Formats: sequence, structure tokens, C-alpha cells
Amino acid sequence: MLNNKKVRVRFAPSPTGGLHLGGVRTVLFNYLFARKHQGEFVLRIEDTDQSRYVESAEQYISDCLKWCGLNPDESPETGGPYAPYRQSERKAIYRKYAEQLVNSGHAYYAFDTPEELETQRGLTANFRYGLSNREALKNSLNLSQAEVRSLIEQNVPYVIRIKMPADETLSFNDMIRGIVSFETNLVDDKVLLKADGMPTYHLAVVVDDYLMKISHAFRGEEWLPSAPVHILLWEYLGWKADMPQWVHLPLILKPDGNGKLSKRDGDRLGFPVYAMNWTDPKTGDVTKGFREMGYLPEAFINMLALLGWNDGTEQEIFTLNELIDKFSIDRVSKAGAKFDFEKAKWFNHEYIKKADSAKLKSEIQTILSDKGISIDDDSYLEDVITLVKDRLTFLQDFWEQASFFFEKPKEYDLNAVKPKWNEDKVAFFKEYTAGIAAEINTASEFETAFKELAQSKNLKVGELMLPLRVMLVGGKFGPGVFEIAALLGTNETASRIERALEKFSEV
RNA sequence: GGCCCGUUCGUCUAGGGGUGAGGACGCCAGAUUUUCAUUCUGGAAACAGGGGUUCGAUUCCCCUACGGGCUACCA
Repeated sequence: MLNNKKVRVRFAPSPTGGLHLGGVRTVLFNYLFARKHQGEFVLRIEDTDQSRYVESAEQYISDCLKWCGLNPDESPETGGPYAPYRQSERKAIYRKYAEQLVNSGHAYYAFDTPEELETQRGLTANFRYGLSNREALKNSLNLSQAEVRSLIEQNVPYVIRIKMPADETLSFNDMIRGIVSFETNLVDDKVLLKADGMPTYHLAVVVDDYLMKISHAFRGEEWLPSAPVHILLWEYLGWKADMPQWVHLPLILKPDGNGKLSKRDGDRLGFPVYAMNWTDPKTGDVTKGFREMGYLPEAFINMLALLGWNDGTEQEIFTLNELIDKFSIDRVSKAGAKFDFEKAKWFNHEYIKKADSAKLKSEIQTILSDKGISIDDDSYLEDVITLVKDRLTFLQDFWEQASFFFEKPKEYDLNAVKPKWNEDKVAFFKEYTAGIAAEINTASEFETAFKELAQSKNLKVGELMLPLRVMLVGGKFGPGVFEIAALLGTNETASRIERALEKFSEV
């Protein structure tokens, strides 16, 4: 409870496709705030314009929220006390309030065609439909009542625009920025209801937030300039007492240059910008997502939360519950944050390192099956994961780091072996292979046997370990050799040594 | 152009009238690891500029510069 009013926040994703970083972060902050104050988190779908996207976008968004663990209390699919949540299903509601505004003199019908307005824009440098020129344009402010009626009866398309008042200074409080003011003379008469009868965002957001009893409105900073229109609407509709608290979140910026982070930047710089793969329903283009790249949802949430927020301590790793517990709007920063993929990678690395191997298993299994490998031995897979997870930035790195646990090396890094390779070493490995058939299981048993044999033969252990590594994995990489040998087992280890011995002798 | 918002290491940020301006990512160096990664230790690296206010400003105020956003019958 806040101000004796139950906290209710809503997220209204853009239907233009994909849920990008900024979008998820807005959801996240909505969610954290709602949970923190035992409030409700509502999902609403805006399908005012690009309705061709809506079906796929709706499914996509709900999948994203599910993946991130940010489940709404009410959603378009399940309904709720204030349903419907899709704007196209609320058309009549918006019209009713738009008409009410016309009747009360705060809005008017405008019959100017888009072409006419385009011409005006070409003619006037700073064309703005508003105070300075509305008298000269084709609208119900200038036309007689009869003319207006007749135009409407003839089905001449029209929009409803807000009538901005003259000479007023409009101030409101933003929970992040404090008092923000605008001169009404400088704001134009925004369209509220479009010719097709659909509301613009300006009308919809006010009407919906009122009817859905939204207490706090979180949105990106790009909405700040249109806030005066919304404030006025709350006033003109007579709802001022119920107006939500405004929270304009700082923007997420391109890592290199200037501007808001966009899908194109991801393509250009080689990192995902969307939460999950997004297929554009029109073009069929797929934009890669964090999930498919092998990012853990917990890491994703954590990384996003820290982009513009911190708890004032030096802690950087937070669980969702900790975030809920510690989140507060006054610790959200005002300035936009450049997205840093390196730091984003670090978060995922941290989460993979501390993740329980058993929990990563199913994700890893799908990676393996993509490579045509299926594993029946769960504990073997778990052991492999435990051994390599420290070196994974993304789950997808698993194959690169651990493929040798599932198939014999395809190639050998002979350059690493060749210079010091000789008959003594061949003999050593032959004997070692024969020796490990006995009671050898653990890594340390493999190691002692190896070292004792080397000593007895007067060979340097250091010169033998690298060849062994190359024999088992193919190159100079991977976890401890004896750990690998122990996991592979004596048979497989012996067979790999023998196989490699042949390859080495060919050189 | 107009309006709005912002400005601490390269990046994310802490701090907030008197600090050695702290942390993290990244980078560099060293130790450990007989590979690599992990881990550990250390290092370089910042208060945009100019005016006020003040005994004292990175911190408060103003201006400038720079950055960003908006300026659609898109959101």
C-alpha cells in the first residue's frame, strides 16, 4: 500500500515486435515495484496501429515474461477484473471519452487530411497543429455546428484532437526527476482518436490507467515530452485525483555512438537486443535473443536491473527476491545508460559458475542434441558440466569447451607435441595404458600412476602431461588432464592414447 | 530550429560542502593452476568548462558546452 492506494502497475508492450532490453527493463521495474508493495502487475496489449503484429507479439511477450519469471497477475489471455486488455476490444470506450472531451470543450473534430497537413508542414518551418494556427484549419472550432454535422454524416474522415489551453505552465512530479514543467503554448494539439476510430497512445494510456486503477505509470523517458498531454487529459476527464504517479525511466543507449539502443545495433555490434528470438511475422527475419544465446534468465534480470539502478552498496549479484526486497525508485538513476555487452557477459558467467550442474542439464542436453548426441548417463553429464562450467560465458560455449567428452578428438595439435616427441615417450604411454587397466578410477589415482611411472623411467612429468592432454582432448585446452581421464574412464582413456600414438607416429 | 531531460574512470556506477573520490566490467602486470579458464594480489584510469554562494566546492545556484529524447492519424 502506498498513499492508501493499492499499487497497480501495468506494462503495455509495443506490438511492433520483439521485446528489447529497454522493454524488459520497464517490465522488470514495474514488476519489482508491484511485488515490493504487494501490489498487482498487469499486462495490457496495445494494438492500436500495427495490428498485423499483434498475435505473434502477444504470444512472444507472454513467453518472454515467463522465461524471465515476471508473471503478470492479469494478462490479455486470462482476463481479470478490468478486462478486456486489448485496445482493439476497447474501441467504444475510447470513443466515449473522446466525445466527452469534445462536449466539454477540451477537444475538437479536425477534418484536415493527412495530405493537407503534409502541405502545411512543407509551407511552415515549425508547423504545429495548435494554438497559433488551429483557427485557420479545418476543424470544429471554426466550422459551424451544421457544417460539422454534415461532414460527419457524409462520412468525411476526421480525428479528435485535444485543445491545448493558452498561457499555462503545467508542472507535475516525476518520481525519478522531480518537478518537470511545460508551457502549454508550446505543446501541440495531439490527435486523441484517429480516423479509423482507434485511440492514439495519448488517449488510451489515460483512459486505461484510470479504468484499470493504475497507481504508478512506469515508462521510458522518451514519453516525457508528451506527459503534459496526459496530465491535461486526466484533468479534463475529471480524474485528476486518481492520476498515477509518473516514473520516467532513463533510456538504454547504444554502446558506441549516440542514441537509443535498437535492434540494428545488435546486428551491427554482434550481441542480442531482444530477450528471446523474435521472428518478424511480415518478413520472416529472425532476430537473435539472449535466451537462445545461452543466457540464464536470472542473469538477464540481474544485468538489466543493474542498468540504471543499484542498492547503494557494492553488491552486484541479486536474486529476483532480493531485487524485490531492495528495489526503490529513488535509487534509479536519471541519466541514460550505455549498454555494455562485456559486463552483460560477466553477469552470465557468474551465474553459470554458481549454478547447480543438475539445473543446467536440460539446457545442455538440447545443445548436445543439436549436435546429434544424446546422453543417457545423467551423472556423467552432470560431472562434465561441473568440470567445465567455470569456463562458460554462455551455455552455448559448452560444445566448444566439452565436446571431447562426447566424441574422440577429430584433430590433434601436433605442433604442441612433435618437437619433443621420441621413442621413450611412446614406450611410456604404452606402459601407462597397460597399467591403468587395473584398479584406477579417480583423478588422483590416474595422476599418481602417471607420475610414478614417469619417475621410474626417468622422464620429466611436465613433458608428458601436454602430450597426454593432446591425446585426450586434441589440443592445449580444457580442465585438468587427470580429471578428464577419470571422467572418460580407463577404457576410453586407454583407447584414446593408443589412437593418438598411431597419429603421432605418422609424423 | 523549438521544447524537455541529462552530464563522476573507456563503460555501469557509489559518494555528496572538508574523501587518498569507492566498487564492478574491461584493460595491464604478478601469483596459483606442469594447458586454458577459474581464483587471488597489484596497477593505470573520472568529478565537461566558466562564473557565482562559501573559510572551503566534484557536491548548491547560474551560464556555456556536450549528450540524449520528443517534435506522426507510431508507440
